[in-house]
Amino acid sequence: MPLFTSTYTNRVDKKGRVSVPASFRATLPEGDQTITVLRSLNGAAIEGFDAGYLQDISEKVDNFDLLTSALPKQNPAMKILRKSAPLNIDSDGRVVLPQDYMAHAGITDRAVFVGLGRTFQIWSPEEHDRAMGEEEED
Amino acid sequence: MPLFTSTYTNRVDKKGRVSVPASFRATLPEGDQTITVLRSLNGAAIEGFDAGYLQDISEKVDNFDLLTSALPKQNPAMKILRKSAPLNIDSDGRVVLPQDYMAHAGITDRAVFVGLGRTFQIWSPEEHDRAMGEEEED
DNA sequence: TACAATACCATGTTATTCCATAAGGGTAAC
DNA sequence: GTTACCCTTATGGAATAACATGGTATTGTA
Repeated sequence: MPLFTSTYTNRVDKKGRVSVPASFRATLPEGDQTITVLRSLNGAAIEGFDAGYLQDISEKVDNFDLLTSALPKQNPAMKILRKSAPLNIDSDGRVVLPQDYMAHAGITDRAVFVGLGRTFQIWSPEEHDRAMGEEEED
Repeated sequence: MPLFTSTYTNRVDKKGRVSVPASFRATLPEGDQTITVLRSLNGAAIEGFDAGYLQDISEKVDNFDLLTSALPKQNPAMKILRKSAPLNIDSDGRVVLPQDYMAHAGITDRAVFVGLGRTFQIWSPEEHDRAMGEEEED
């Protein structure tokens, strides 16, 4: 099962702990017990993916340009690399969401995981309803 | 037998379990013991297909664009991915339909499987009669 | 020492697996 | 041509495992 699919809502406790949906864990590469998260560049959401995907993004950065130009070029791939953080999945299948990530997405006690194939998103229920409701009722 | 064809009505128990018609199972790729279901974007039905079909859809999503574009583009492929779920076929040839999928289609204790070639649909008997009755009496 | 972060444990609920049965179709033997 | 048998299919129930979740202990750190 190589794709993140479907939508799940899980609880977030006071410490920011939340279960990664089991089917998402199953799509991670064998032996990869981490997810990488990113405060979305577009809206009140957290983007998520596996380490291999971040590797692909990093290949979009021309490191030679970076070393030789006076200022770091702010291309999108570099932005993603700067703002991404790897999260450990504990033995119970949970991660702890950093405070600033939760604040960015407006998450308090519930998190909505949205599978989008190669990547996924994490929303607060309210922001999720708003974003998805703009086009349709789910 | 490479195509989903014909129409079957099977029972759904309290847990949402239902037998996938044997002829549908036979059209799945060798060794693929899953079907992928989708809350239809058009009406009160569930769409079904094999994993390879969803893979094709996923490749229509450029996830890098998704991370960097100004607004999350809710293109059709993304809608399909987040509303899709892979279902395991157990050793008895059954799947369990998730609650929200059953609710979307108005399914309670019976499910109508309709073969449509590369894909199939799952209806409640009532909705199926209504939808088909609009054009003809079967 | 106090605090925060991490690892460990415990439990109720939900989902999955396993077993049993009945009905139907097809085949082979008579 | 008819009967007996086997195998697949659909279906119900019960045992088992997995999951999500809350809590406690332990580690590291300021």
